[in-house]
Amino acid sequence: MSILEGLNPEQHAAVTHGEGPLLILAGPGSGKTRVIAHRIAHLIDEGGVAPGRVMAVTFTNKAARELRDRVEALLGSLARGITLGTFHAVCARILRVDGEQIGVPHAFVIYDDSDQMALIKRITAELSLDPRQHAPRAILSVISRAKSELATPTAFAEGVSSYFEEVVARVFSRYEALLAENAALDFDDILVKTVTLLRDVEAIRDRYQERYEHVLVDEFQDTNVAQYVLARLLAPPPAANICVVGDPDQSIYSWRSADIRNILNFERDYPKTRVVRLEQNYRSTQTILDAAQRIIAANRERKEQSLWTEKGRGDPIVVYEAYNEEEEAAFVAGEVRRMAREGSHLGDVAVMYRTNAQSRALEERFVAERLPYRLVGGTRFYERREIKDLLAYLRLVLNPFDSISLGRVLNVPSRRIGDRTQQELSAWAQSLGVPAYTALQMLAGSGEAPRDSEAQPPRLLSILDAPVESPFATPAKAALLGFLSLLNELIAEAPVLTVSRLLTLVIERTRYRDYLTDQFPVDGDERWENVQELRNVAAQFDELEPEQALMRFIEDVALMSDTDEYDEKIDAVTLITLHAAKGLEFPVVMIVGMEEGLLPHIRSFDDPAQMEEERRLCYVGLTRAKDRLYLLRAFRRALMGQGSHNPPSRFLKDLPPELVHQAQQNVEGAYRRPTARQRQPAWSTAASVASGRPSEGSHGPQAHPERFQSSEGSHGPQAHPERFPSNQGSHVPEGHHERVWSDEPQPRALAALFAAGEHVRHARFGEGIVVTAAATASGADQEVTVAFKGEFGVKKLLLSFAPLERLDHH
DNA sequence: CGCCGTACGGTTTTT
DNA sequence: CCGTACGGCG
Repeated sequence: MSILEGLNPEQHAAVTHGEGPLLILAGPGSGKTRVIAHRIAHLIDEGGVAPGRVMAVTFTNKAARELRDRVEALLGSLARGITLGTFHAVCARILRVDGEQIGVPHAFVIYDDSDQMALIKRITAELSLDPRQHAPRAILSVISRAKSELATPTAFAEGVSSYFEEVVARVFSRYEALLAENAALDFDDILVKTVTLLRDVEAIRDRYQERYEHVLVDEFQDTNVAQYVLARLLAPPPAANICVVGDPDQSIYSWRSADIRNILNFERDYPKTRVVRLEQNYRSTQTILDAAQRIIAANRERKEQSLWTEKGRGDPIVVYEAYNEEEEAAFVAGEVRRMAREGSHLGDVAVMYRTNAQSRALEERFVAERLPYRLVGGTRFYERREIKDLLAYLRLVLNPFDSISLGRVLNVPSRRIGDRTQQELSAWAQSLGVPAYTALQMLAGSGEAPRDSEAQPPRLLSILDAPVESPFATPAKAALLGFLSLLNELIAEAPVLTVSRLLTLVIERTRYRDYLTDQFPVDGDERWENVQELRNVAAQFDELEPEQALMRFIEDVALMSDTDEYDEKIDAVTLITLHAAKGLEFPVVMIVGMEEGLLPHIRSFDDPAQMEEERRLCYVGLTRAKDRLYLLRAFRRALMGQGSHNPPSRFLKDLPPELVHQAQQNVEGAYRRPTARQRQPAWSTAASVASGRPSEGSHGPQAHPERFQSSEGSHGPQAHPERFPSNQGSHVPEGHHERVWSDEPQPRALAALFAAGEHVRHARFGEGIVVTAAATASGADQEVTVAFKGEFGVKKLLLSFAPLERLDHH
């Protein structure tokens, strides 16, 4: 097959552009992955470029696999020589080879989000910061952004402009020191250290610049500063062969420090850039495209882009207003069933949502109906407790200085090393200025050191031989030494074991299976299955030499989200967040939760830039659909246990009516009332006459005939008494009857609105003054910021939650 | 001092 | 609803 066959003129230009910088502005569904693949193939096949001299960087591992598959289809095994992967994967590989030149430990471990949080929490405790005032999550986010912009703690400290940033600067500096002590890199480090390496070590920079004749970057709108600097180091301006592909309208990762300015700066940094626009859409119907463009057109910060298709109008967009999230899920399931009956595959359908929590209602319905589904994201395999525990043991074998992993498994399974002893250990280690592992060795004294010189555990200092005063009581000391000798045994055995054998050894020595059965009587078996699955994954590395294998296994696990990993062969409906759906396409897309507060998310309300990003996110969702698009919203929705009512999304209002079909309830999706176990509204006693449990098949459209005459506002608590029969037949545990549930915002919230300047009293926080008071999206509640006297300071409170009363003020 | 139960507070998106 | 914080018990 010819590489240039079947390309349209725009695509042809992008594929055949030879030397020099190239910017491809690729609209959704414009065949951009195909263009990149063909461009690579063309360079190699026609331009005589050696595969080893091409680097292609993608955003996800999945995209990397897809690209490799496409290139392989064009070039065969030649494609194997190409350097192809995510920025993080490519950089990690570079650091393993050359990182030691700038002091990166060869056996570094990678800290993920939860490891970072653990580190930050340890530091805030060390500095005795109040987590209420200085939320670890907020601190980490500032640090991460600073790092992605290549700031050092010193540089950051010089630029602080608030007390909070001052605090962050102190944490930042300690954070970096601890990462170094633990021989760990966080996600940002993987990029930052590679930048440092290429920037500071000329010989290495020259080597990589020479090696990579062509650099390609996909999803360029979502790169951060470090990534762009890295790309420039590999392909220096003004004339290098760099090809970046992106779409500013699909930039949805600014919260992860993606910097949309990169795409704007590109033409400035590479003045000879050739710009190619791919505007023909091969994916969606004209109707879907029109709707998407109408939504994105409302953004002010954007360049005009006009998409077109030859695909024809297709079906109208189906808009459906469900009563609540359960009925929303029921409608989804009903439509899926109907389509399946009409010959569609379940795999053709994706259900998309803004937040992971929204998958719950869908899953429950799918399980109840025995509809196969595939949940992308959610609690990821590698985030499961049992998996993290065992990986922590393996990480310790590779790098015992990793004190986060050490802290994780020091008492798992229980060795009777409690909080007190653990705190004592880290304080003691800190006072000695050594990692926890070294402190343990010192505790053991020189007699503990293994005889086998080849398998000697790493040592930092020669102080080990000196006698030490430790703060531990005898039982605590014995327990700690027990752990140390276990760890040293694992370290000693590791060099001659495959990864899967090592894992087995860990499981045996820790009696991990017994631990699971004892501690998790309900789901212990399921957890054990996960452990076995982990062993299967580990076995894939058994061919390699042991140290390499262990390193690669742990690294792959850290850099691979299993969003990338799902099995596409099973015919199942895909449940996925809008973010994770980027780059994918489906014949049928159903977006649920088209509501103010959800999409756009409430956190974007006070920032126009963030609001524009929500709009782009919505645009990304719409443009995933090839043939049919459903937009759903629920009239009521339980969010975090509280009932709430969200108005329809502003994005729905942007849709031209002629593109939309307002759906009525489908028969299959007929709403079944909540089961007795579910929450019971406050007025249920008044409605307890309602019929009992719906028998199978008794459901139907008649269940609530009067709904939705008007979509807004008129529904009081009594509007649907029949759908909330009493919890007849259910068992309400003693003591629970006092609890009043309501699906409505509390009336008292409406009765007691506050205004700025008023004096108030909170049951716990005492007296204070209202700083700001703003209605929430629903209008039925208020978010009040109060400055309290005394140690509590400024707090944001939701009126419907907070026991807040007005004080008379003179 | 460690473990287990209950209360409480926070709540987006992920390489 | 879920994970963390705290308090009582062994």
